Amino acid sequence: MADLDMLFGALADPTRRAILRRLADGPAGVEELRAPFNMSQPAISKHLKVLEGAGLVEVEVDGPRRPRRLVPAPLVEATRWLERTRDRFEANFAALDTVLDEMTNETSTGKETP
Amino acid sequence: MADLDMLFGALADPTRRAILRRLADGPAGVEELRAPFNMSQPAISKHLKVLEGAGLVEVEVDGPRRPRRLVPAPLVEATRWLERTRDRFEANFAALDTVLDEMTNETSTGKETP
DNA sequence: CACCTGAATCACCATATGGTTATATAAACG
DNA sequence: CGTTTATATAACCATATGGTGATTCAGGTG
Repeated sequence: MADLDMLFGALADPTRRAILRRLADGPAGVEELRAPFNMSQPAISKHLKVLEGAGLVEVEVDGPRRPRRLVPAPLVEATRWLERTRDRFEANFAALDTVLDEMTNETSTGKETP
Repeated sequence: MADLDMLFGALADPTRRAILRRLADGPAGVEELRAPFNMSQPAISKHLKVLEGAGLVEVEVDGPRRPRRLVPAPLVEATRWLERTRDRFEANFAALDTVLDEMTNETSTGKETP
């Protein structure tokens, strides 16, 4: 549960989502990730820590650089939660529809309400 | 973009996710939603406001009660963002694999390194 | 060794968030 | 009309969040 807190929390910021989209195209260092934003380097480092906390990003030490790469597994987990919730809703919605249909067509078969 | 901020932000809290799961089974009033939590009524009302702000929940005035019902559309939108990002990653990953394969098998055709 | 460069860490600040209690509002009901 | 029930709203508090500038650290490179 706390996993999902960190996960969705990490995704709730536009800078972090932009960073993830960038990392989807391949690893990148902090300076490269910072380029598109009018933001200080420590701010980017903080965002990266949040993304790492959510398991969405991993560090790879390469000389003085720490390129980050995207880890897709948590994205799948988030998707699964969303789909489980929606499936549950759809199922209950379909069931409600069935009930309403039976109420509307209760005389069609003559079996439901003798 | 701000939509996704509110959306993922709304999902980043366990209480709110539990409320959504409950609402997936059908509409419910505030007192009913409060029941599972050791939390004051205003706290629940606040969470509901956040969910409404994200478009995940709608109110339906019924006498003194304001039952909430789940609105699934934003869940789909969130899912689509996650899948777009992951698809992008997978595509680039596959492309990298192809490059690596070509590097490994560069002598197989005799064309690459004469 | 001296010195860049990339990145981390520290100290700080303003605002947002998640909770509380107390109070107000609105509709049904005896 | 007064009361109960369900909910909203207000005022407040502690902590989290997102940002800043200043400093530190780690590795290449002259």
